[in-house]
Amino acid sequence: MAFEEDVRRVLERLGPGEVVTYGEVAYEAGHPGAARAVGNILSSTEDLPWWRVVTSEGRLVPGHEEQQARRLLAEGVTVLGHRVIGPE
DNA sequence: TATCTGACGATAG
DNA sequence: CCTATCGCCAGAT
Repeated sequence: MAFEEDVRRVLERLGPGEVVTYGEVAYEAGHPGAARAVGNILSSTEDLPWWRVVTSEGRLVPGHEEQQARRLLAEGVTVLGHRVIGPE
């Protein structure tokens, strides 16, 4: 399964505090438009920094807001109302 | 090959 | 801000 390998490669190069969207991961992994499939991978793997991935609007992962917020805050990311505040 | 599913994304109301 | 739709992708059935 090359897809998962590509996604894993992209996520492994992220550092603490770096947040990306599902769409960006898909694109950078060489699978533009496969944002949804990225979510499937993150939901079925245990060893990936899933908390550094948010929706296109900066919303935290549905159903994991609390845990994700804790992890992100611990890395210095600003989280407000289950939403990540980026440079833009 | 046909369908269904889901931690998505954009748009409309 | 929320729900409803529709389009999209990779996997599982």
